[in-house]
Amino acid sequence: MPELPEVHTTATILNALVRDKNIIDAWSDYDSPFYVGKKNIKDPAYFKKFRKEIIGKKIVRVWRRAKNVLIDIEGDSTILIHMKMTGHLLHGKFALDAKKNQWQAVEEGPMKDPFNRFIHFVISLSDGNRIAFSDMRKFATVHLISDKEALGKTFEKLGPEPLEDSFDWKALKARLSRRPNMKIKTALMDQGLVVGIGNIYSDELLWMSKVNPERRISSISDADFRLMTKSAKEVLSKGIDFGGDSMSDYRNPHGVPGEFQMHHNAYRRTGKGCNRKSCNGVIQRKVINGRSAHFCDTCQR
DNA sequence: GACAATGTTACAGT
DNA sequence: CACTGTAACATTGT
Repeated sequence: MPELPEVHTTATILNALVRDKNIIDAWSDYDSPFYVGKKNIKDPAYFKKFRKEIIGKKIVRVWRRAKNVLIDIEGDSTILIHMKMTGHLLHGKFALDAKKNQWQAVEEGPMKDPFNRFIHFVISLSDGNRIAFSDMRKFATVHLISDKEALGKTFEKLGPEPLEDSFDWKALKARLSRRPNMKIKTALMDQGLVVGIGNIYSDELLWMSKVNPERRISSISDADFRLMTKSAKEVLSKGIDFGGDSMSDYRNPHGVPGEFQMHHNAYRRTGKGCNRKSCNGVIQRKVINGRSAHFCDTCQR
């Protein structure tokens, strides 16, 4: 679920559904999906502690920072969820099939979508609804952060939020200039420089700005920084307006796909004509720093 | 079977 | 130490 608009959509919808509800139980089929700091060091006891800590607490609010969903609960604790590539949070009525040890949506409709069936973590609420976390690839992480200081520490290395009013082209230039030799696409996706932008929205904002993804930061003009800042805000806002991008498995908390994938100009349009009027270019795909970049071979310089 | 997949990070190399 | 690039994580869909 991935980038800012999808995480934002999830947090906004979920907040309205679960705010002030009480947590009565928690379940997971992993030995531990809960990473404890370092990669590959998983603590099998962590979920037991986690479960004990959150049961009986009220949800204060659900919000977003960078690509994280945060569930604030009573007593200064926060459940921090990072969806990585394929995680998404669902809300509704689910029942556990004890034989298969698998959760299934109770009601017919969008929740029966195949992409909603990889449920590995469930929070049960006092109103009979549950928050169900579906993660096809099992990359996602969940932590319980005990206080605001610890939460601050978790976020200290993150860059600024691109949709904040204070984020202007000078802020973008100042942040990205810390990595003068990086390719622009790679830098835009670096959460330490600016948050929320991933592979889809970086392709789209670069197309809108007519900037080639392989340009080095040090070669980029002020005019291009202005364009990229405006494009980032526009593209991310449009992503939110369309309820996120569901080209792959993203679904909102109701189990319903977003529609931004119907408005791509670059991402996964390989071989198709450039959508820009008066441009006869063709969208190319090229692997840049391990990620596939899509861009017009004619108007993106 | 081969390949690609919205993200992050440990590690290797310069 | 600072910066940059690559591999790996686990699994599924095409």
